[in-house]
Amino acid sequence: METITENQKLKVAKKLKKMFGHMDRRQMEYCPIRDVMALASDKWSILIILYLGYYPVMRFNYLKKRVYGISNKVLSERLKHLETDGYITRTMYPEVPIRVEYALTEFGHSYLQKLMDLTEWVTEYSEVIIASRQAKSGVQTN
Amino acid sequence: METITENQKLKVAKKLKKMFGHMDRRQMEYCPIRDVMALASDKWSILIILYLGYYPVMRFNYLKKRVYGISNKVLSERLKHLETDGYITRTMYPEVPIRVEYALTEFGHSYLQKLMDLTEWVTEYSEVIIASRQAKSGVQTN
DNA sequence: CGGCATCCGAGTAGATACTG
DNA sequence: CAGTATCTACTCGGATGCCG
Repeated sequence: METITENQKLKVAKKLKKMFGHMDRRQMEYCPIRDVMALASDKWSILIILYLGYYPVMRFNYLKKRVYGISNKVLSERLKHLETDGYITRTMYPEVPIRVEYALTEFGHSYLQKLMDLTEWVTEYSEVIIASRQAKSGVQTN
Repeated sequence: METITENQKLKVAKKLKKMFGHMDRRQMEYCPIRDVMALASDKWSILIILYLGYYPVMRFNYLKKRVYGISNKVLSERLKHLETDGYITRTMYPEVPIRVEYALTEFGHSYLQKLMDLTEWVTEYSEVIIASRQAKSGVQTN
């Protein structure tokens, strides 16, 4: 758990400045990261993507079994979103019992890697979070 | 936009395997990344953290002005959550017009860096997403 | 098998008014 | 100034049933 130098902080601030102009106005209203994160970082999408990273192709009911607790509706919604945004492909085989397979696109794999980075970071720091929560030990609405 | 080799994909799958055991059962039900992302990756929290990365300390109404469109209630909620989980500190100065200052913790800065990484990735790929959306050009509920 | 349509309940966001 | 209280509105998730 390395500490962060003032220098690094300044670097980040500089990057932010570059990214969002002078950041004052409501330019931040459209924020690409917000856009993307909001769409692919909900709890179900993350699991779906992680699973597809492990099992290269998965069918609807497979996913449903694995992604424990998800409903048909939500699974179908998420898959559609993820497909729309290019994270996954959907291949339909018009056989008699129809078969549909989902798989990550290159883009999806790329996202998965970022997700893995985050996962590692989270794993490293999760005790910090847990500890912090317990320290405040208030009623955690979440 | 470098492509991803089969090797890299395998590496990711291996990491996943390590992370989640054999991944079959419902062990995935508790997923640290999911836990953290869900709490700190909503649209408001992201903005708050980005702003605090740029302005080292901010007061409530400053934040409210900057984080365009957020309501008192939600801002207060988010700040409380972020504080509970250790992303930010809250310092109160019991002066006559009371003053409260928010700032990132070391942990918060660390998260911000990850967020920046993601931002860069998103920026790099955002055209891909937009293009993909338009290609499907269906009614985008989101 | 792989969904979509429908309905319902719970939680969340937003606006406004008010307080220490 | 920095929130809390309250109320409403709306979205979202879950369950069920149906269809190609």
